[in-house]
Amino acid sequence: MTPQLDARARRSQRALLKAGLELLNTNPEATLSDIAIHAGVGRTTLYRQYETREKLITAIAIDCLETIDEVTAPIEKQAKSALDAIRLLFELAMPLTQEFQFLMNLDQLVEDNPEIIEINEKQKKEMIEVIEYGKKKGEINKSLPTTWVINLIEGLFYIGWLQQKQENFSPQEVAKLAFTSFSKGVSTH
Amino acid sequence: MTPQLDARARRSQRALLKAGLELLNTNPEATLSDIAIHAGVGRTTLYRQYETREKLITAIAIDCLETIDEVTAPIEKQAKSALDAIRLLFELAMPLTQEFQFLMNLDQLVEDNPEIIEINEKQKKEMIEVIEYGKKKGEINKSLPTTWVINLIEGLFYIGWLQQKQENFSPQEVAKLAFTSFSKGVSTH
DNA sequence: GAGATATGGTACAAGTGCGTTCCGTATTTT
DNA sequence: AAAATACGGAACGCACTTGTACCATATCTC
Repeated sequence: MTPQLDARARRSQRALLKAGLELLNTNPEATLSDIAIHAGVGRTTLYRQYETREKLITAIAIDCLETIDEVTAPIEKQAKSALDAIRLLFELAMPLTQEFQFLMNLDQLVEDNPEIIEINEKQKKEMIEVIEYGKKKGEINKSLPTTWVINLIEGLFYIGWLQQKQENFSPQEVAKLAFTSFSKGVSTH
Repeated sequence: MTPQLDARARRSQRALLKAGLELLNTNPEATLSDIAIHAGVGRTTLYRQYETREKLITAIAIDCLETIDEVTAPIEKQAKSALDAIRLLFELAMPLTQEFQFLMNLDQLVEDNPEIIEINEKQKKEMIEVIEYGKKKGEINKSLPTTWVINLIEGLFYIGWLQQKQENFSPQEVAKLAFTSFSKGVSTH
């Protein structure tokens, strides 16, 4: 598929994707120069690998989506129910706060990109299936719109990121809290 | 207190604050020129009212905080319990999605500002009191960290904004969903 | 209505980021 | 070891944004 890349070029790409993810998350106006320095490569090398700022950002976004895909792949086989799948999702993907944050702010960094939209919608469809399966099985409240439940899940990753950043909670602790809040809310029962 | 402002200057300021809120939300890199045009005033007028980009952004943030304060003021008197206060908070403040979004992304627009931090912490302290009162009264699950509950509330405003934007839900519908999810979660009970 | 003041427009200076080109050097590939 | 290729660095042109200065005009205050 992808024509074998020179080892140096591969290293540069990895370093640039990582540096871009980190820097653009903390400062969306980070310069390509900043990113190159942070990646430990020359500015011209950045331009050789990614022709424009936009292409770099798109590449980072796609890399994030792939990472999330890889990490969540085992869910399908392991999950014993719809709720269990969501519990596993929180548990496995909560460490990927950087990736979620980047995707969350993506529309402020670059115009919509068809490739990214496609991958996003594929992931969303999988979520819809899980939620509606859960509704059918009586696990999830049918009076809640499926779109709301999906946004709730996405939002709980944002909340989890806040909690990790502000209070130094571990991804595991946060995943537990997120699943509790998701399934049972905060009331005493 | 504030020395009476010329009627024209007042109009300009209002228009600039509103335009800045709208534009910077959709594009954090919006130009001062863009904002002036969108506000229907000259660029020089913007600079007369707000010396620098940073001061404009700070002024917008403070205006947002004041708006939220005004809208949520009645809660203290009306609320019959801690959970009821949070229900009212969602109901009254959910229409203020623009203001919340702006404050959420504020740290990406400008360095931390002492005045804003002060107001923010005051509002947070009030929230903490409500949550801990709710815990004491047995309304809220004591095993959940108060910081988590507060982040959950903030996050539900973000989720509510997503739902309004993506699915054209009304603030009222969203407020109901947010409170249900907050208090009871999504499980069938 | 007269004076004060805010406004819009233009022009200007300084700074910054983007993207390109060129060249000598270092590292892979074969 | 030789050929291929990716690298870093420096320099350049370009476009754009910020912030300032000036001036004639419109609007407000009293």
